[in-house]
Amino acid sequence: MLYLKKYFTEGLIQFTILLSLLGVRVDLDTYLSNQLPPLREIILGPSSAYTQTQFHNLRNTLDGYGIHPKSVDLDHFFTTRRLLNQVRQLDRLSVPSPELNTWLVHRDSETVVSASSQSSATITLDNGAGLEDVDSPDAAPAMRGGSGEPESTYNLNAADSSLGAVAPEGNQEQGTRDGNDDLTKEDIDLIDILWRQDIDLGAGREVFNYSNRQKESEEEKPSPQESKDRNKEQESWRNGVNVQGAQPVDGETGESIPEQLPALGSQTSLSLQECLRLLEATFPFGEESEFPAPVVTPETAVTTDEVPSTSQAVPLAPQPPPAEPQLDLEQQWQDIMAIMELQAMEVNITSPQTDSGSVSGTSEATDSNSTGSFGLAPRPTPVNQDVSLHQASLPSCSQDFPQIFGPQLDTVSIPPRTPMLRLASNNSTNINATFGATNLTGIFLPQHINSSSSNVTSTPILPDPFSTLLEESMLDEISLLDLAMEEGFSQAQASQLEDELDSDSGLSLDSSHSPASPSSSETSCSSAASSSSTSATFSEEGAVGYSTDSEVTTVEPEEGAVGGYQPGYSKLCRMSYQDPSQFHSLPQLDSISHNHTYNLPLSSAFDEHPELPISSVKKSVRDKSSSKLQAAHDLLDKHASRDERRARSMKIPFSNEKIINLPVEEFNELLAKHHLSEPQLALIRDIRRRGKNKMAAQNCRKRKLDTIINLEDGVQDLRRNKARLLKEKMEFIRSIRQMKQKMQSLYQEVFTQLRDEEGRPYPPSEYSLQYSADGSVLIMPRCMTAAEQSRKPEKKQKDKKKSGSQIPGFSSRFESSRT
DNA sequence: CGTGGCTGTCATCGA
DNA sequence: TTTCGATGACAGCCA
Repeated sequence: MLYLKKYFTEGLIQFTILLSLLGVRVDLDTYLSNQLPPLREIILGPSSAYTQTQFHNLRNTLDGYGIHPKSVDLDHFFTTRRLLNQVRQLDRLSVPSPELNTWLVHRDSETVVSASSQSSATITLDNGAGLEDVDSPDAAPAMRGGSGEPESTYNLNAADSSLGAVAPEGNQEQGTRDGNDDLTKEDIDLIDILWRQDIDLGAGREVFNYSNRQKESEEEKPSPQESKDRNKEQESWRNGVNVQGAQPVDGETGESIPEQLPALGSQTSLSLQECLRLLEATFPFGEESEFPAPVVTPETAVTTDEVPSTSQAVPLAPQPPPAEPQLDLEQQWQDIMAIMELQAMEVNITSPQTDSGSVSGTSEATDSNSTGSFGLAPRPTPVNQDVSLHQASLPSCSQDFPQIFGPQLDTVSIPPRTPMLRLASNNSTNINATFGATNLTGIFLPQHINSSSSNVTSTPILPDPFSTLLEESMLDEISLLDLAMEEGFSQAQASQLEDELDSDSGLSLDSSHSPASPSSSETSCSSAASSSSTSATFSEEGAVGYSTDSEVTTVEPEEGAVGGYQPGYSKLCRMSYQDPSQFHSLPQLDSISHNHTYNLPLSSAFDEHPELPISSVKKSVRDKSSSKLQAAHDLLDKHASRDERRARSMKIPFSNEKIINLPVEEFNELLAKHHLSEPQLALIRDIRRRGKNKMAAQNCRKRKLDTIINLEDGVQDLRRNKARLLKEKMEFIRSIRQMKQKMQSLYQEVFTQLRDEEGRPYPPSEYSLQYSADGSVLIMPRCMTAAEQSRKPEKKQKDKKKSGSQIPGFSSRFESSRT
């Protein structure tokens, strides 16, 4: 058994890695391409794509209604197909759990209302996520019908998105199960229409392959109009068939949920071998983990739900006493909270600041206390849309989502500051949500419980078959994974969050930046601007400074200086590259905000030598400020630099500019030419030294400023990068969570459909699916699992801790069941 | 009148 | 050794 466990664990790790890889790709898309597509995919995309594909598949398989919608064969067929699709979908990143959808459907009456109302925020998430797909707005109304707000979409979308992969399957499921009863001709017609639309769009049959389809949908987005229409149709279809639950009450599918369980139980659809095969196919790595049965969740939700949904209550066959589930949920929730504590700590820290985040967090806590199921719900967040959590969670989801996604979008388009903050909040919320979901036993445990309840149909209190594995493999590994991820997160993200928070507070670099950054940027800009203005003035000054005298001397020097001067000028230009005129000509440079005023003194030199290319530009500048210059000159005369005055007093025959800017050789020649006294020579040397040093000082200061600005920019870039990476991380986590959910559901489903020789279902409490070393799947009695567990006391304890002794967590539950 | 920013200047270091 | 640039430190000016 240990070996088996190890095997599973490794498999899980591989699976996780695979998911991560997949997720990475998606993120890249998101960020590289508009950022929207990926998110959209995650949230809405998959579902739509799946749905279509499903339709096509359905149609193809049905081949013109070859099978009667209500025929048992059809049901079986759909089930099988669905499972296969699910297995196939495993490769895909976005794999929302389909079953969840079904459950959601049930909640319609209750959940829908709350969801729609609450979900408005949630919807925002979708849209906010920047996933403002054409779908979302349409979908929302279509789905909810009630809340016209695009935001409201989330519930459905969330379900879809989260269940994205599921959606199609879910549809199928419904088609198969409910479809038997509910798949009316209308639906089929609708499907047909959709299918034709696809064809019209140029999609071949092959396109209808799920994978192909999905890709296509992702890559080539149909014209908004078409997509909208299609989406609408799909949505409507979903509402009718799949999501009936979403809609308050779908006349057709109203009962879908309840039916499901019975259907599963009744149908012997898949033989044990088939199931095993499916499982194997699904998890080739052989890793197996327990998958709490998410499907059952609705019941718990129902029990917890304040408003009893008739549809819910009715449909579920053997429901465990409501009280128990609640307790379990509460405990589980608490446990989850405890487990997540570390993770949450990091994230939560930030959450408080975030509006919704804080709210959600608090609400969660309170919720958990007051209502177990509700407590769970909040955590689940977007992905968790899982059934059980749904109703309760919807509100929370709505809250969380908006923040998460809306902000992200904002970040994209919004200026760094606000966006950043938002991101932080988002991230925090996301993290919470994500981790909550991920770590969350919330996902597993609740579902598990729910599943148990639902499974109860066959077996009252279900210790999950894989509870052991779940606990150890899934839970552990997942949690570990999450923890690991969070570690990264904790460091990077936490720091980010802190930073962001700080930024909010204005303490962080950014803060310095934000408060100061504007200033810095402004300074830069101003410097640039000022440089221009300054340049004008400065040039005057510069000219004045060194040429005021030169006004007199200027003319003289010009003649002699020209020859040697140019090189000097060019040299200076090269070195200082501070010609303001150039900057004027290059507006983009302004943005760079380099202060090039420092060398302005050179400008005076240029004035002397119009032939220089720059001189022309200068001239223009000068013309503009000619009057100014004139005044400036006057002032300059008055305020002529000390050196100039000294030079004048000493009757130095050439301008200070020459003295300063001439190359050494020419300068020496110049000195040689004129027979100057020692004091004059000394003064000239001092003037040259000071002048050079002055320019050097200017350059130095300019460099300092540039360096500071660059550093600030770098910090900003890094921050943006960090935010992006965090966002990506969140996406990955979400994807992983979805995959987990899917795995759970698959496991649950397979197990549910297993029958012994006598056609009786295997009670999950007594049996669990185990993977053997050779890759085969076995149904193991619980006791064996327990024995195996006993071998790993440490893990067990750990699990216990996580799940909570009281909570009907896997381990605890199993133990109880065993005992 | 105090303060902060800008500028010029000096001293120094290193190439 | 000289030259030159860079830079820290200081002081003056100005808004």
